[in-house]
Amino acid sequence: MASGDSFYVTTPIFYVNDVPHIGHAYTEVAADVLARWHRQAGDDTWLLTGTDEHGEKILRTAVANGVTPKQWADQLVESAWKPLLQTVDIANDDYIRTTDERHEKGVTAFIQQLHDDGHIYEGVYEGYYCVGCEEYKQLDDLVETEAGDYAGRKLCKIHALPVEILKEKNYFFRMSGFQQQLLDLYESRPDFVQPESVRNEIIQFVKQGLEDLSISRSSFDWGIQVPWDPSHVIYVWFDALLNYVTAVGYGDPAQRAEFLRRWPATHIVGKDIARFHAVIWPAMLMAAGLPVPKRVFGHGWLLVGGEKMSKSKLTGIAPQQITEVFGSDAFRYYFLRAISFGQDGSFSWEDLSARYQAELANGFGNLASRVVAMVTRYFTGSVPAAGEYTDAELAIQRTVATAVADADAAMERLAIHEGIAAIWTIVDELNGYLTEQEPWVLARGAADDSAAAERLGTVLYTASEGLRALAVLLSPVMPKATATLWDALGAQAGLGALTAQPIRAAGEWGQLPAGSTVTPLAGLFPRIEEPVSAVSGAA
RNA sequence: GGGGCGGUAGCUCAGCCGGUUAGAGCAAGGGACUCAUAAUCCCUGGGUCGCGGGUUCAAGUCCCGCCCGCCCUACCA
Repeated sequence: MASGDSFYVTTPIFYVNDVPHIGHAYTEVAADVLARWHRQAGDDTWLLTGTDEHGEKILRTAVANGVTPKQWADQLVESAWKPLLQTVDIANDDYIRTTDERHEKGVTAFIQQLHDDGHIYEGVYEGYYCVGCEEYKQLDDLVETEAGDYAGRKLCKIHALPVEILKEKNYFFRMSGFQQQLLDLYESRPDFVQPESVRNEIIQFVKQGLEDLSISRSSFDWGIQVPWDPSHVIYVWFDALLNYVTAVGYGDPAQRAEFLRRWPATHIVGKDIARFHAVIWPAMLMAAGLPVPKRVFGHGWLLVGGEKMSKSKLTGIAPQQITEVFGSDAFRYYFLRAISFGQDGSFSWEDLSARYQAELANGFGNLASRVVAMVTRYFTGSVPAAGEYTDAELAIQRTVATAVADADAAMERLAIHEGIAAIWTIVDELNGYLTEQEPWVLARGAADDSAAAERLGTVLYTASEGLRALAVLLSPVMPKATATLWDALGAQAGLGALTAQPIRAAGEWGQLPAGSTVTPLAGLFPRIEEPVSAVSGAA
């Protein structure tokens, strides 16, 4: 994309009643890396995340805990959700809560407009209702019995009691009318829903036929009121999806310019909720005459032991369990590098530990250590000037330039794993380059051989400049370690802040000034001595 | 039932519109080197590409059938 364009990226707003696990953190990290990449590229970047706080479940748990739903949500936001962002180092520009006044106003304006324009009508919702659960059930949640007192009737799986057929007055959104427009959208913009597998699912789903969507509830009151009928609150999904526009000013005349500047967004979501984002949401926007999202990307799930991670199966893992041992940078790197973004990925402590050791500690971290140590030892900490470049140096320069172009192209396609892999070619090439050039051998002869001395300078400048490029390129992925490296390289003095380095220009050779003062570097990624089994017990 | 995705070296995975002896990383074995976080670099081993048919000069890569796994099939976020 052209530098300076708007890049508005969102995570889902997470249901505040959930307990944050690495799946939530994975989504956050992916969106954050994309945001940091674009921000550093000079694009007009905005990262939004937040929490979804309405609905019957939250009302119930709040009541059960003797507090109001708002108090309940407040407490969870502060104790669980905002801390999650700290844990994995998210640099979000905004945090929206569906209980924010700006959101409620925007939602109210939106639904009123749809109502005024005839997209909403009053209808009757008919469903199976379990008195024990106090909620409507889908057929999947019911079981039919052959024998016994309830033979032939549908029973609630939880209570094993017959469900009733209840009818309720509801307001409906005429979603069925948008079926063809949606199909046209998927057809004309093949990258609207990604990846391909999710797109196929969505298209198939829509082709089966869309029904109108019930968008109000009257059996409880924790939600945003339907403006023309206060006895109803707006269905949570309809409410929640609108966060993406209300956060950037939809519905507030004073924020009109801001809205036009940001929208439309790139939505990063788990594939399980891709349908809400790729079907219901664009239909809502079409009805309101607003542009549909730029993209909806449904990423895969994290599998633990081959199964979807779940709390009930005790495979749920809290992000802190990982960051406490390996740090937030390693968390970010691992999940985005080891898993093809868009596919399901297997998580294991063994794999995490192995990659940390091989790629971060021995690969990148050790490369930084050896270069800094040699500049310190052979040039008393002052980055030497390069002499004449040979083919070996030119090859490194090409590697860096190619890596930048490839990584940027990959990030643009949301292929984050490929982007990181492209950057990593620099780590691998530099380690090989050093082994081949043997600067430690050149150093022995440098005292009485000016050619060797110049050559040593060229080699170490090349390595240092390569590290400079790595710091810039990896800053979105590993903000902390790269900041440490930036300091160690003494790059700040000549180049300014790391996050101010234009990322698409990171491949231009020769940016690190000779004479920059290198300072000793403690290991970027210290070896983890703790045996893997000790931490795996926590899973 | 209908539909989607996947089943490739011990492990995790690449293999785009079919085309030379099927690749990478890790793990394993051997060697080199010592600046570095006992690290780095080089070499090697190892695969009936789920199974069975078919199309083709040529199939992991297209078609059909089958087996296995995960998922979707709307109002739980």
